[in-house]
Amino acid sequence: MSETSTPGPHYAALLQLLRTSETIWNSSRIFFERWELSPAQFNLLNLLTDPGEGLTQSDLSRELLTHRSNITGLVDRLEKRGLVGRRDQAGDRRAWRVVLTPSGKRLMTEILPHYYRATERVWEGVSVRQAGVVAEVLKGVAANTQDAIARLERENP
Amino acid sequence: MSETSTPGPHYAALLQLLRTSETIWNSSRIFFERWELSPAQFNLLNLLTDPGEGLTQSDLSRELLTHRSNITGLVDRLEKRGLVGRRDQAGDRRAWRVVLTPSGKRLMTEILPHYYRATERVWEGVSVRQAGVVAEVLKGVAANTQDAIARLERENP
DNA sequence: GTTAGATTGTTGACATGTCAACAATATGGC
DNA sequence: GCCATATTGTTGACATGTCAACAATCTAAC
Repeated sequence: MSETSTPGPHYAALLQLLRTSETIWNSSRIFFERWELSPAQFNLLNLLTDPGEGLTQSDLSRELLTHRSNITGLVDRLEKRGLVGRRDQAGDRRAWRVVLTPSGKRLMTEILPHYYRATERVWEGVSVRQAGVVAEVLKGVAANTQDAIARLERENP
Repeated sequence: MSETSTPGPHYAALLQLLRTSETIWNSSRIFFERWELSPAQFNLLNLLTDPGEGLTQSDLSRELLTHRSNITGLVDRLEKRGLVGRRDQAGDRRAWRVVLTPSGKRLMTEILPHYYRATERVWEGVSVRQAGVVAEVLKGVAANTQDAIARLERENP
């Protein structure tokens, strides 16, 4: 007799979550082509749009859920295009303060209205209330995932 | 006066969706380390687990939402480890039929129960009914995204 | 002040992703 | 059969991601 292993009742939802996210990411690549930006580049610029003081590369890596070393090249390329700059971080000579240049600010001012409109179009047919519920559930799922991994790393050194 | 552009009411939900998916993906890397697999490699093996006849590389790229050319290297590395094989596709000499080897099947038989358990743990606190609703909403979001991109590509040739 | 330990950014090796271009092959009119 | 067109997998150039190791620097404890 063969031992069969079957997916649990939430499995389909997990697949759909990953698929939808992948679809959005791939589509956003086409969306941002117009400004010759990759999704990763846009997300980095987007993080720098609010805080006037800029962020360190470590801050950026934490926000973007990516490794420190990945930020080096991202900032390099955006710096070469004149969209961001590396400024000294007062009181810490290890770190950079990455800031939007005026050119980078202008670009984001142009893109953001299009971006916000596009994000709303993507949720067409979903009430704000329901989107809130979905976001809340997904927040819990992310927290569960973190917990599970923390447990895994505690048990396997 | 400065023209301010503000996110719409669904914006936060979109961010949470992308963040949660990224968190799951990153955590799954740690989860699969135990078997020396990357998330991408596991997903490919997972697709090959059900169909005994295997899939072509084009099939795989469609299912994994990735470019054809990306599959070449993925299959190369899995083939080198003896987990998959390339067989002739009867009636089409351009294509390969990628199949699990016995070794690949054994590996998946070992992993899948752990994987299914982990996926359920991730949805702890979410009823099956609610997970279904979330999946349904996300399916709609993916469809909207596809539509929006199709429209974008129709307008910009 | 010194020192041990943590943090920051960079580098190099490599996996994973995109895209354009290519050769080989299928396919569907004609 | 022939031909235009599409599809399949590979390659090379490059962006994006991981990780380990490194130098520089900060921090805290003594």
